[in-house]
Amino acid sequence: MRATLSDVAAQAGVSRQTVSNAINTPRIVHPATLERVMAAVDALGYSPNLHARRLRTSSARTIGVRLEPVADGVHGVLLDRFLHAVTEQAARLDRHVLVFTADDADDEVATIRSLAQRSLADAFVLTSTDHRDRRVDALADSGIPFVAFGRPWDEGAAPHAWVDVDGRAGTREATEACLAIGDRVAFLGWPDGSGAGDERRGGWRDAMEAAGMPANLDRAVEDDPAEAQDAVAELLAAGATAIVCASDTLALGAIGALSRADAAVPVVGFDDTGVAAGLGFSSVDQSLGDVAAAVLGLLHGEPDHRLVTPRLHRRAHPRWGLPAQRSAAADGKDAS
Amino acid sequence: MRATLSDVAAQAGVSRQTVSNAINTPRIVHPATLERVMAAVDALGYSPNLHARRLRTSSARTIGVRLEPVADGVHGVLLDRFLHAVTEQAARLDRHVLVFTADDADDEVATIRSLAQRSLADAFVLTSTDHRDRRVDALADSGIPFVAFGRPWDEGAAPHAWVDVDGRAGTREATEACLAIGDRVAFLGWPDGSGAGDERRGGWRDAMEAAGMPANLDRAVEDDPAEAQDAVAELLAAGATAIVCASDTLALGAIGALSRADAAVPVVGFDDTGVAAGLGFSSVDQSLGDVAAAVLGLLHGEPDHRLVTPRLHRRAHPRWGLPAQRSAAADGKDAS
DNA sequence: TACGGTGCTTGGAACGATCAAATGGATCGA
DNA sequence: TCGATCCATTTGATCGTTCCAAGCACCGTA
Repeated sequence: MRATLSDVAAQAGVSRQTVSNAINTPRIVHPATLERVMAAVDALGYSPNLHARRLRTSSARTIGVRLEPVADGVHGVLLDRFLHAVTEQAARLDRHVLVFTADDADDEVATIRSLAQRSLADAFVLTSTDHRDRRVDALADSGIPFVAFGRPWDEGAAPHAWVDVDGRAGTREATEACLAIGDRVAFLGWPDGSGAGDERRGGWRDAMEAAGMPANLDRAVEDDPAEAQDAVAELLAAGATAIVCASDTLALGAIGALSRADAAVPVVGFDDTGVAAGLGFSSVDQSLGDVAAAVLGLLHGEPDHRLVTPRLHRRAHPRWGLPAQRSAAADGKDAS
Repeated sequence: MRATLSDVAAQAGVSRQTVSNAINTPRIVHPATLERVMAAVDALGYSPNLHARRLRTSSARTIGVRLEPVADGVHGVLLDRFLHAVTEQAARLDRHVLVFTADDADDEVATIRSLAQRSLADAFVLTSTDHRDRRVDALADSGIPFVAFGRPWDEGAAPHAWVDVDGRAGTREATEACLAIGDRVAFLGWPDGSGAGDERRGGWRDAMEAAGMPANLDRAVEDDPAEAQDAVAELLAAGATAIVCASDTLALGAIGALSRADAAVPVVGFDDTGVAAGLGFSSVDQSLGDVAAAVLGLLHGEPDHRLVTPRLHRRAHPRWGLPAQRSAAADGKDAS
């Protein structure tokens, strides 16, 4: 049987409560006693019974995260990595992670309410927040602690904690890296209206203007490799010598267009998924570890926010013949 | 405040224990009383305090699942989908899912032991089991309930519950579908020695031999699109008119080779990941929902096993010009 | 000497459920 | 009529922790 507080207390010759204090509020117990108690804890291999603690305190020190239905693979991988990072950070803070599924936003809110009320989880992470996200208001009203991964795209939203990746900075770095070696950098993104997409386009535009280059090679398509392929063919015809994309999915299509045209043009994706690793093109890495750490940091404080700067993962692949890419990698950080 | 057992008992005019029985062992309470109790439960919106229950019973009705580090994206997506399916099935059985990370197999075993001993989770799912998997023996020795996703590839392993996908049946179906329309079906797989890879190659060989075709167009490369591309170029040169692959990653490379060669040859992948959806090639779907259901079914029974038959997800994509693919889709299920 | 304060420790109660044993009736055969 | 058996329900104890109010030394000050 596992040792209990009383066992440790007996071993150390003190009361239960003193052991409890030694563990939870060490500063209020006498140093000598503390040492004796800790010795007993080690000797018995004691670790507190979390169920008992949770019953008493009605808090679970557990974070609830919804597993989204994996629609397209690329997005899925991203959230998977995020979940991994959150779980790792949570363990570091002696917290657990409970996952759940939900059919839609309303169902998610209902499930979160249920989990929170039964204190199976006492804080939540919202992913894929979008324009006028009703989950945000619902949870804020209920007073349930949460952090959104994704900035509030409209001003009307209730003030809340959020963390987001600075997509603008990401594409800016990617564009600057291309500018440092090539000249005519094109952007392949999504149609206007998606907050994240507009930000990413903005980063490219910023970098082009800062370099005094015309930001005129620009196409917008749905997040689909086939559409991307056509668009890139046009961009190449228009004289593009480097392609910065809003996602790895688009980059995948771009690579396809290049291989058809036998062109050696650097392509940079976004998200740094397995596709980028597999095909060996550079991609902007969202540094989800940093995001997760920021999320955990905000979970139990005031409504606040963090903007995490992504990093360009420069990659040279011998096969796909992207000399520009290779030299960028060799250059190190002199781009910018 | 939330209603407790005593509240319900008072409302229904019975004792705590009777309410407890009504909820946990309804058959031993008098029908009339049961009805009265349930009415009270509804009226008060009662739901049991799980922490109290867990403290008393020291069981959590929770399944522990390790989040693997996402090395390559394709594999990652697969486990993500599996986790989603497990969580969904678990909810159906009124169970929760706790996730955790671990650095390696030993760390995983240690973490599982810790979670099990503190009864934070009382059953576990092992993923990516491989040859001579030490986790299996360690957990079997400790008497910790678990189900492996992946069959035991060696005979020496301790008897345990497992579920696996019948990869052989999957590539067999894929090959038969290609045979029904093309003639010379090639296989692109992994080097000998990986159990799953050998099975998948076996399915192709089975189908070829059953059709009286020579099974001689066969290449083995690492799971890398670039290598796959070269191999497929050779296969095409050798007269292949259809390519069945052991993974979507390989299929991705195959598609690349086709687009270079401008060949309209059906390619079939394995895992049905986002890449397959994005590029529009057919792929064998592991039906992870079925796998998850099987896993949950085995979690609390005797050591047993299930082999889930995957299904070919036939897909016709207008862009990639794969007429064979398209007609296969139209044929429906006449490809045996 | 008495008194209030501070630092550390203590025992009892409570969190909300289940377990184990006891109770009170009804039914039935001897 | 009595005891045995069964059914439905109740009572008291318990799981292992934290909360709470009180206890006890010891100190400096009046």
